[in-house]
Amino acid sequence: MRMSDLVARYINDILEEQDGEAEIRRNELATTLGCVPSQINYVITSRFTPEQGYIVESRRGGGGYIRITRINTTRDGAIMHIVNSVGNSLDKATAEVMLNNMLERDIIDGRTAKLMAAALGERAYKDVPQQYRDSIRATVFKNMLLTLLDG
Amino acid sequence: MRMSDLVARYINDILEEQDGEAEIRRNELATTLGCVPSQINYVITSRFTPEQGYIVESRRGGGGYIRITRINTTRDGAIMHIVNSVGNSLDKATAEVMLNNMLERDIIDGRTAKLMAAALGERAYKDVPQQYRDSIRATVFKNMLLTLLDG
DNA sequence: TTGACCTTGACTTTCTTTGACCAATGATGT
DNA sequence: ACATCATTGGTCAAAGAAAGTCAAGGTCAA
Repeated sequence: MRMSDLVARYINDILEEQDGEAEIRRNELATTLGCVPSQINYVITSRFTPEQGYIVESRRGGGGYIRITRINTTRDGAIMHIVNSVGNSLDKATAEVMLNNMLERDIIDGRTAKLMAAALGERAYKDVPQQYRDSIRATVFKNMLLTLLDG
Repeated sequence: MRMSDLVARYINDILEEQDGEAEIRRNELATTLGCVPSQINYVITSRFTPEQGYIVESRRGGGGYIRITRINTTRDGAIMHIVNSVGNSLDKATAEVMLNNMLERDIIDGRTAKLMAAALGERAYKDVPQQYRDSIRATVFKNMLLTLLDG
């Protein structure tokens, strides 16, 4: 196992435990894991970059720290916004517009869009009386959206 | 026996043992089999191509590796088999067993399983009379499964 | 004999590890 | 306030550890 993987895993564990925020002390962590301090910087600059969805802040001197924050909030926030915008009823056309919009905004990928469309399409409800369809659709849609959080 | 055949056989043995996934270290394998490292690349590019149903990933540097994964050609077949095994009615418990089974067999990933479960769970149909639920579930399930083909 | 396939090794690229030196911050004594 | 020092973290370049590429030459069967 690579040293860099160990460090990354350690940080990820903290992020997981602490709800997306990890504060470490560089020298202490280096000692704990048995590596040189600059290894920590290497791991951070190679695996916890803004492109990968992290914000890193730090401070030197006594009581110094490195804080790594995961920023998936945009996606999750967008999803929650959509969930809340769906009421008790959702027709197929609206559902498709929403899926396309999410695809456009990179909230979901093409495969997921197709899968969701299949669960919402008119054909899926052919044996159900009309009056129930839009209501089921709304519920199914919201339930599926919720599984996309945190991913 | 040609060197390239030895290498290919070695990789195939691992693929067989490890359920379609072989991770090797190029230099190590070259030493073990007594050939130059680039021989491994030759064998991989000539016999483990995407056209022949393999995915190859690798990483350089310390702790590097080459991972060869056999594409599950029977996946589509397995999915169709499941589609055909679902009748006009599907209860939640059975649906969950099937999802777990597919997850186990790597036909779907965890994220997809969750998404599908959300579209099939009891909660999704709370506003629908009991008599329709298992029927909708069966249809939705089958429609979703069909979107998984080819990918 | 020739064309397709195989073997080899020199050179390149990518990723990781390490350590020497630098910079910022807080604490302390004057 | 100010200078000084201890305590952190930051930077960078060199060395190390893999894997990738490519071209030149070898082998072998049709």
